[in-house]
Amino acid sequence: MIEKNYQPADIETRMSRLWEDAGAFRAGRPERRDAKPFTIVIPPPNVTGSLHMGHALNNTLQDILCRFERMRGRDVLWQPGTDHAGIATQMVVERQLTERQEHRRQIGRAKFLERVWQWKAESGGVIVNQLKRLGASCDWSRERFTMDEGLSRALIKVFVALHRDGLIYKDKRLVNWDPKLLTAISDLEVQQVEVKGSLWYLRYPLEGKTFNPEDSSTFIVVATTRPETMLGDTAVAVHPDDERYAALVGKHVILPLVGRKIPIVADEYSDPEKGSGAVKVTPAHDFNDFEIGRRHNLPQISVLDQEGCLALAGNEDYLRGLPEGSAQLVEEFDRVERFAARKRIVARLEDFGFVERIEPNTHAVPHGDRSGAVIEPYLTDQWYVDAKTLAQPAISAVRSGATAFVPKNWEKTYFEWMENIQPWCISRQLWWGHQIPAWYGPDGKVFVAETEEEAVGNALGYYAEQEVITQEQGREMALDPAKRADFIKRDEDVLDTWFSSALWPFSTLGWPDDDTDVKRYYPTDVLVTGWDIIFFWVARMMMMGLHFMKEAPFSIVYIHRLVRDEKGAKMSKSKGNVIDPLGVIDDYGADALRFALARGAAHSHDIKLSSQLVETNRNFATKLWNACRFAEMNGCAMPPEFDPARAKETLNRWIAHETSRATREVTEAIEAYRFNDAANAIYRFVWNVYCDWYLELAKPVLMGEDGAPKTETRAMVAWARDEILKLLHPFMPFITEELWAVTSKRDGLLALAPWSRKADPLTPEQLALMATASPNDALLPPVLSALDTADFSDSAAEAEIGWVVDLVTAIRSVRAEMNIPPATLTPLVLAGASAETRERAQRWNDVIRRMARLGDISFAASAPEGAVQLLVRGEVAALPLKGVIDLSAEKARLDKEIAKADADIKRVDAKLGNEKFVANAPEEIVEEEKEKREAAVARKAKILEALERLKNAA
RNA sequence: GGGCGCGUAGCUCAGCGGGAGAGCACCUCGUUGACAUCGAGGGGGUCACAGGUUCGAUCCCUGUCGCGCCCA
Repeated sequence: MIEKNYQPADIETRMSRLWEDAGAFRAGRPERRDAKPFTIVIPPPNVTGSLHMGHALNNTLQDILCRFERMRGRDVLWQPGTDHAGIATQMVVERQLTERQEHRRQIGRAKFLERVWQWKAESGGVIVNQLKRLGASCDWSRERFTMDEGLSRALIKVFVALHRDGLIYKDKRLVNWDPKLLTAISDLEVQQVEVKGSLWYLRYPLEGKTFNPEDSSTFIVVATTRPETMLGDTAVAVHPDDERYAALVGKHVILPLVGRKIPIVADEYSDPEKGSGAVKVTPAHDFNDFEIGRRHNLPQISVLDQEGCLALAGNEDYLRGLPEGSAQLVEEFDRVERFAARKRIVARLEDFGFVERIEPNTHAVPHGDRSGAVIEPYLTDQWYVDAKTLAQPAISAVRSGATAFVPKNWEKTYFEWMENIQPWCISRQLWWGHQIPAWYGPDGKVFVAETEEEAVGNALGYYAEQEVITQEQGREMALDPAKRADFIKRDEDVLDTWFSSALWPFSTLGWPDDDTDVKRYYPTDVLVTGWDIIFFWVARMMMMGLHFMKEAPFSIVYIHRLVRDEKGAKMSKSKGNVIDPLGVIDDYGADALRFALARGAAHSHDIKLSSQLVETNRNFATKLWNACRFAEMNGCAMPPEFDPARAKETLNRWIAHETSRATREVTEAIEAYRFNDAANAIYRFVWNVYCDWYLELAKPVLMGEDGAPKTETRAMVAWARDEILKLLHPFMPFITEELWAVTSKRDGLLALAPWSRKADPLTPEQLALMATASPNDALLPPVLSALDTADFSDSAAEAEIGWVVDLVTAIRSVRAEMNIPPATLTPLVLAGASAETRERAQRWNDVIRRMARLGDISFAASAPEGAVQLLVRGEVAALPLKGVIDLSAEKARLDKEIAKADADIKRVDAKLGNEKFVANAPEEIVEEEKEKREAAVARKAKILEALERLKNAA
């Protein structure tokens, strides 16, 4: 029995349990051992995360694909899991510590990690449960975490292998340093933010001249946005072609306040159009200056510490070669925070007349995407991946089509980035993450190995050989970690979280320990993600997958757009416009949310979501619910031997025809990743075809006398309903599974039911195809069956029911226009009807009368006088409404119709009159135009007759 | 500065070479045998603008304007 009201919350809870208990989403089900696998790896959400609309969209689309392919008979593996999210998670736990007046450095690394794991155990399951509420059909028994033992082993193996091949190396260069989080971050984690600041024009005195602010020949003016870094300047650069400064190149300036003598160099980086045309060069604190420094062999003087404070005292690089008097400056500015230092240094410079002017200036300032702090280019030792080398196969794979982006234009973005890729900084000065498998000896020599034993063994062997230690000392240290603690130290840093995510498509499958699943499920079929992580994740999975598996990790990358609020603004906590998917699910159900997202998932637009939109889709679910109730109340059930293709009743053949069409549309749209088209096709079919017409037209039969027509119609109502449930299941899994269960006794779950139903026995050709298809071929029986159904068509049924629909629509339309109250039953006269029309009218008498609010239907040679005359499929349907209707209004209506017909004729004539059109256009187009003209002319003639009769009536 | 995308009904968007579409909103009518979370009907658009290609352009090309995003 179907409940009276649709209650999503109740249904969704029960269906989740049903799927769980049945193990419906398990990959490798025994009965599908011979089926072709279909694999998707989930973009692992952060363990710290909770479900937001982006997740909801991303996972809805993946689920549609997985459920679709599962129904098509594939052995689906949707691999779930979560990401340890180094920085984000560490921040969460640190915040908790702060609340308790603690700090990670106080409690130490081991204790801190214990706390993080504890936190993960308590809260890490939140997002997984939220994904389940959305209906995600992942194989939850295979859930993975990027810091699982197996995944960690994969990571170490990868690191060691890449290091051995020289693709991972340590380097001292400028990194993006986050002074708040105290770690390096990669280029991608830096956001450029336009900031209103200033451009300071500073006078740098020329060596050998007495500085005089009034005399421009005694100094050179440099423009800078960061005056505080001037303490670390080691040159001034001008453009080689800049004539203003040509004479000064090779000369020196005396750095104000500091007193250091630094050269003026010619470098093309300086832009003569910008600022003064001369720039100060601070190789240790600016990426461009670093490059200038390299080109001119300049010293690198770092004047900041990790926290972004000036570090001058004891700074050998800084102090080297400075005059006596500079000690005072050290005292004044040492340990001053960078932005305070900026103000104070500018003030000092002004005291001495070194500041020429200050201009307002808007420029891009790098910020950390996690901390929001202004990023400091900072000179440190870090680990890097040689991304340029790894990128080459990843570029080729997309060029060759082995991996394709959908929509295709994202490939351009991918190429742009991959072809200009920079070394990837992978070390992070954090505690939460995979600690780098590198150990250092006392002289800083690095030993990289998969295990500590191996690394220590190598190191001790090396130092013994170098006679740094004796063989005996080596043996002791090898046996006792305490004894070697001061001699060999492990690298404290951890790896970028994205380094482990890059391995996700194969590390989750058991690589390197067990390759059974790798063989079966790798490479995966589709990756579904947002464009914002193409670089972070997709590109890196491509690199790692190709390098280690020798095959691209997926053949399709489907890129979807963002979910925005109803006004198109990005959802953000600070704006307060965040729509919480769980709240929406509570209010309208997961199915409604999923359907709203799927219907909006067009290729080239972000999705604008409002709760009203979700409500609309909940209403659709209710509509379906009630349609199924109607079927039930009318005893609609499908006998097992029922074959829709053998139906006798025209109406039933018509709905079989329409169902086939819908099946084809939905299938093709999903195959093309046009989720919105697929969802809209099924929406329209359910509401505007099945409910609005089929069930309405079937009512008289269902409520009439028992007999063959009624029996067949009951079966067909049930058959089409089942087809709908199947077509809709990938989009609205909960309600369809529930309705599937309560509408009939079923062999199994809808989630595992075949995608379509066999309409006809397979043809010999199809049977032959099946026999020769390899077990791994995508075209397994369910797909062939779907093609069968999709191919069912019946143009005779279409013509007949189409006529009924047109007639009813035309009558309704004119009644509304003429303000005829529904209670008024008007007679209908079919004028000059063909034998076929007469038969149809008799067959559909009840239905037409009910739906069009008619009295009786009769036939006549011509329309009665003063009747409203409608043209339906070339024949006149008349409503004798003399006295009821306004004759002049009716004349106006017909005049309008004539005008329309005339316009059509004129347009077609213009075309057909054009010799070039007739000569150049394809034959069928010309033929079509001729038919259109004939139709319009015929229409016009009929309306003219109608007008004539109207005149007679007047 | 380089790149990508988008300007179609009041709103959100489909369509992307041969007669302008959907959903929502709006207006009118409706206690008609599943559904008022509903039904029926209706109005509303020089498809941003200007050139070009074509027998034919909302659709392809070029340019302009406007909006958004990415990279530097």
